[in-house]
Amino acid sequence: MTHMPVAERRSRLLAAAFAVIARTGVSGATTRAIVEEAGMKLASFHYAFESREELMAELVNEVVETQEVVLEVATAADGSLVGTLEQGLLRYFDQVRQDPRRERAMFELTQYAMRSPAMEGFAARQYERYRRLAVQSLDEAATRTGHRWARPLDELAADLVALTDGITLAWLADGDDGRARRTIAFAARAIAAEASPGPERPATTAGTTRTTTRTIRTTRTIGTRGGAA
Amino acid sequence: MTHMPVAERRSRLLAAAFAVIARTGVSGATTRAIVEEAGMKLASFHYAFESREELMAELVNEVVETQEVVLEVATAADGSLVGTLEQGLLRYFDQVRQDPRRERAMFELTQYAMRSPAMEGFAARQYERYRRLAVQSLDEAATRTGHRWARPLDELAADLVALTDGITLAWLADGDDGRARRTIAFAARAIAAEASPGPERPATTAGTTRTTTRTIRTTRTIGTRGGAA
DNA sequence: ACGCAACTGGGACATCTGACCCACTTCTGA
DNA sequence: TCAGAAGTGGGTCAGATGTCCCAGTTGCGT
Repeated sequence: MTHMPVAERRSRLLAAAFAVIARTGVSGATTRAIVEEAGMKLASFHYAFESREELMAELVNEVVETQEVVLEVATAADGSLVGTLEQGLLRYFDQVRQDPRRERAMFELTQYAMRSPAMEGFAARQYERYRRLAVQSLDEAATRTGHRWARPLDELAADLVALTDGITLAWLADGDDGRARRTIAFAARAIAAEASPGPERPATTAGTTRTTTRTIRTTRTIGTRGGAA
Repeated sequence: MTHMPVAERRSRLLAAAFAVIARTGVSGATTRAIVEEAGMKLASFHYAFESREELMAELVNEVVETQEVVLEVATAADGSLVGTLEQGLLRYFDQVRQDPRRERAMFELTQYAMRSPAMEGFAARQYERYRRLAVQSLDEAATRTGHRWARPLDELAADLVALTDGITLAWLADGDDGRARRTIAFAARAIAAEASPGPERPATTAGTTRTTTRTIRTTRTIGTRGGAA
């Protein structure tokens, strides 16, 4: 392996580790498997990281902060809130379908962190981030379609996260697309029911189906190596 | 260790394995850790099981079939459907709170099975079982409160399972009781919204708050050793 | 009581894994 | 240019882990 600054080496190892985890699970992410994935020698691992645990901690942090969670909100054709929410959820679902192993890896990392005393709080932060993203999407969806959330957005965000988690988990288990889509429709209905037609209709040209894509973070250092199944 | 028929030994080892997994995760469930938990010697392990993998497969099957999932349906004080559903969910949540490690172990086992080619289909069966239980609860709740589900019960069951999964996962991550309860209230509302006041009012003495407890399966061979946290 | 089959105990072995070491090579700054 | 720092490679080590073996012991049917 050619020369390379430590920082670069570290991030390559992190990416490799994520790829290995996606493929074989956390337990399969041995130092040897990771360096092989990265095309390095074992010694380089311990040159870049103090220990495997240090890498795992770093990975877990990286993942929390930089893992791209695309939450796209696109106004539905009919401009309804339900439709808008459903569209958004369907897009999220497409992402999951496109690369299930990434999702699995995320779940595993979360569980791994929950067990490691050193990474206590990681899981909580992870969910907080999910909620923050959900808040933004919900906010946008309501504004876009001229609605008003009847409950604190923070609470609704938690509800939405619970739904997406449940949908994802079930789909990972049985791979039933139809069922997932039906549950998504239900989820959209359920969330939309928590809004009331509000006074804050935005200045939008009626009839125009505007499609704004919101990507919260574009950094994508992790997980780009593991292609779709 | 005293003499003991193989069958007994096997089930003790399975219980021990579940306890270890609950405490330290699947990766910590080494043959040595398991036999220590069971108070046996290592050789007894391979006398009872061909290999660790055989035990894991057996465990996974046992768990699918016998793990007690208590789904209690109690008519709410006000006899409303929402209240009834919320009560049921709160009871489920209490169970999770009482022994979070069991829930974590279940999630881990599911993920483990999803990765093992030999146990393919286990996860799907697991979710099918969850759905079956949900169907029964929903059916009962509707009958009890004189409602009618507006969609196929099977679909609603999937929605309910997704919600409980999401709620459980989030709570395991952040341990926020209040949030969990708020999401439960939302879940109850969302599910109840899928019913319409139906014609099949049961013959119940009005005003009497009957509390029927339905336990689907009482066998509880697994997981009894790991006490609450 | 007694013989045989069921069962147990302790140790052994090959492999895997995280960590480490040290001689060697490559780069960089004076 | 050239010394020292940064980085690399291959081998090694101790501990953990799954599996196996075999001499001993226990219990049951006769």
